Amino acid sequence: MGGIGAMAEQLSLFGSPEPEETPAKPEFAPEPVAAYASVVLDIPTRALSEPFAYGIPRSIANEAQIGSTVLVHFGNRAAAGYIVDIAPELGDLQGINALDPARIKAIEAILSKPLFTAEAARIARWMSREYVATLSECLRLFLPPGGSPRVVKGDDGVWAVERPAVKPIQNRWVMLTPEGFDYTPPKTAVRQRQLIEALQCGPVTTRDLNLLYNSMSATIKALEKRGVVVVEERRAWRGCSEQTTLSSATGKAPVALTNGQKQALAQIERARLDAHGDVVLVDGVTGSGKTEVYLSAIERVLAAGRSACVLVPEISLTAQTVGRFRSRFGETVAVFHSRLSAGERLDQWDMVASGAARVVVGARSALFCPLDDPGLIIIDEEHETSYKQGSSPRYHAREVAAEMARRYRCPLVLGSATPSAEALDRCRRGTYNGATWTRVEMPERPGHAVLPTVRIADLRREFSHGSRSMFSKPLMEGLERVVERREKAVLLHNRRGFAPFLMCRECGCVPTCNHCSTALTYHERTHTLQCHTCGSSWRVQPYPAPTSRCPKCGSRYLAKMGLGTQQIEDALHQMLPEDVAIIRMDADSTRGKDAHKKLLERFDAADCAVLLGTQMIAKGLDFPEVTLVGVVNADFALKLPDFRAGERAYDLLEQVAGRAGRGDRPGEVIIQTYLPEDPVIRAVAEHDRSIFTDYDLDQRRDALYPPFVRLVNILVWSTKADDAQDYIGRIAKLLKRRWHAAAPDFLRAGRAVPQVLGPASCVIERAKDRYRFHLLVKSPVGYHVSDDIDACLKEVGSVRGVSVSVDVDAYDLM
DNA sequence: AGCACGCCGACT
DNA sequence: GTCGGCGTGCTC
Repeated sequence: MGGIGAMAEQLSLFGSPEPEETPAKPEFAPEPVAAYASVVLDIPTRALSEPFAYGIPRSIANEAQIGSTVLVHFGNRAAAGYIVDIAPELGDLQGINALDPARIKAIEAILSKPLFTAEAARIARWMSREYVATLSECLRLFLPPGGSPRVVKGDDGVWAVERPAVKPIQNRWVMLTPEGFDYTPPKTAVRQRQLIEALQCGPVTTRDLNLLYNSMSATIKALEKRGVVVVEERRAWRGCSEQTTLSSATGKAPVALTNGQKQALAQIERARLDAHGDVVLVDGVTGSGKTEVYLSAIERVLAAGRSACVLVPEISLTAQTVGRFRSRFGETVAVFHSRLSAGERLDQWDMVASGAARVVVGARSALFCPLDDPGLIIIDEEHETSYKQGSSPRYHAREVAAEMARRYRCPLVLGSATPSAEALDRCRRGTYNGATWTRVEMPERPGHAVLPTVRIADLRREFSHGSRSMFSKPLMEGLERVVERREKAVLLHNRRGFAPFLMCRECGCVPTCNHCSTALTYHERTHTLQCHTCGSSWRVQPYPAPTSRCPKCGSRYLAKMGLGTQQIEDALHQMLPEDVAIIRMDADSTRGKDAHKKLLERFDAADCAVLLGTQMIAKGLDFPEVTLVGVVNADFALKLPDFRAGERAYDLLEQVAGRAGRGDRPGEVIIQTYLPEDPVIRAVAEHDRSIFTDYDLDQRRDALYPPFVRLVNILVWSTKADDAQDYIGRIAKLLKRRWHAAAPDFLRAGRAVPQVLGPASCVIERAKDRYRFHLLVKSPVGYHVSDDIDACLKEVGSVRGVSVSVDVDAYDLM
């Protein structure tokens, strides 16, 4: 990486430095152009999404490659950009229309080595079209974390290159030379003896040696001089040393695979050999050993010389999960999750880029790390909504992975105990987008483990029998049994979409944020009401404080609704003997570094314990001693205003139920609810998913929701409500007109016409003082609706102060 | 995005 | 008279 020092000077060519007083500016002859490049500017605006053509000066022709970051003149400013295509002639460039060669400027400088491949550039291109996003923001996904060089404007108005702050670090490794093995240190040389012994099993870093033996530097130097040891500088990989004592974090291969596991592996192998980018949905109940299927499949791919990418929801990317992969594949595993520091993230990325890691385990964005020759992509818990990115580019990892699999001609494996309606539908059809979709069932658990019994505690009956406790009789008795037998229990308190709030018992008023129109959350500790959208907060005095007052009717019964996890924890402490460990896991108690891991290790080590937590405890935990799972109230999950609420609730209950009875002892699940007739509850209770999926699919067919259509949410916001409303009105009109005119074509092709619903104000009408409006598009599956929307957005153009976002395959409709 | 060009209101 | 408001158009 040479020439960095010179860069700042080159930049004085840009911006507005002191006026040039030199009368005769030295005119350099323009450098001969060796070739032309398509450059995507690092300026994420719709208007600048398409690449621009630049000349490549002969002097940098070797360094200018696809993926290189470059510095260019753009208008009257400087900009960083990424080369996405190179051609000897201007006319041969991809995505560049006929241009006057005289207008082409030359690339100013190379700012980085190539950071992505030509194939990555094509995938970014595909994403940009599919998700109506700018090319630069799609390309950025592929860049190293911590970023590539950027061009920013300083306070002085001068453009300057900003290099990423994170730097790689080197370790110095000491190792014995071949001759060193024969060296016998003098009798008196204690330190030399120690050093040689320490190096017997392989190289050790100077840092470790100094730590272990208190300043070994002199000895190292002495033996280095004699040729006994050598010291070598090697790139250090931060983020590889996470350790855990969890019993289940080992990845040793099991003695025998179940039939389901064998079938799943056979299908994956078939897809691998067919090399069409086929998809295999591993539909296995919790505890059926999906991870073992992944591990075995990865083994084969590695043996074939290719690499593998495993996506796991952030929430289940625990030390336990990582441990299983690392103990099976050791040093070749790179891991990405949100808890990594900037340095660790960069090093894990570089481990992949350098080829040192050939297996990647990570959350959604790990899909874009620079694996060489991917031979397998795995998405665990395929149905998880966290695979949909909530900000632009609003991609869905499942869809991008399917596209990648097609291009890399490798299998995509989707794993789930509760597959999404989309995945199930595609498997039912057998094919989607030219790839084969196959579902493999894994109904049995390995070993002797059997499905837990599920009991429903009807809270209506409990209430009518006069119970005021948060624990029903069956759950209370269940907990008592656990204590008696010195076993373990898991209690789920789902608060998704639900947080403690205040409500007036007399008029029903719920205090709401006056910037955001969302219900304010009540925080007991600080006695404040907080807005989770904009962060505003107010002090309050709820009932029973004598000054408690409803903002609307003035009643003093402004009281707290809903239980916090703390309250349940308090109740448990009162109810259970003191020697039962009660461990609470929620966003608060897991905030610190490694807090999550430590809590689980405490639970693991305890003799008799209750783990109480939010959804984060529902996923991936594998503790054989857990015999009871309780759901404090299942109804919050069922009652969300979203067509996927049922799917999510079913997943949550099924997942948490799967925590019970993983060992030899049978498990029991107790679900407390006011809605025992709900298909979700019935399906879980009767261990029959189809009770829910049949009902859900009918509902979606009737209301025209995915998988029967593709849903696009177009969101517009502005501080001026009228501007936003006018703007979205124009978009709606254009779309309606367009599809109305093309209706005969759709019908002739045997396709439904895309529908426009709205515009309407959003459920969250106002956020951060912006008024929000949206419209929904229901597009027939298989029709490329993104192009139409993009064309309409181009036609309406941009309006000052009004922002627009397009969410293809939207999950969040609020 | 950021900047230049361009056309109408209240200020040194 | 001009300084400056932000609407429009353009950037390889």
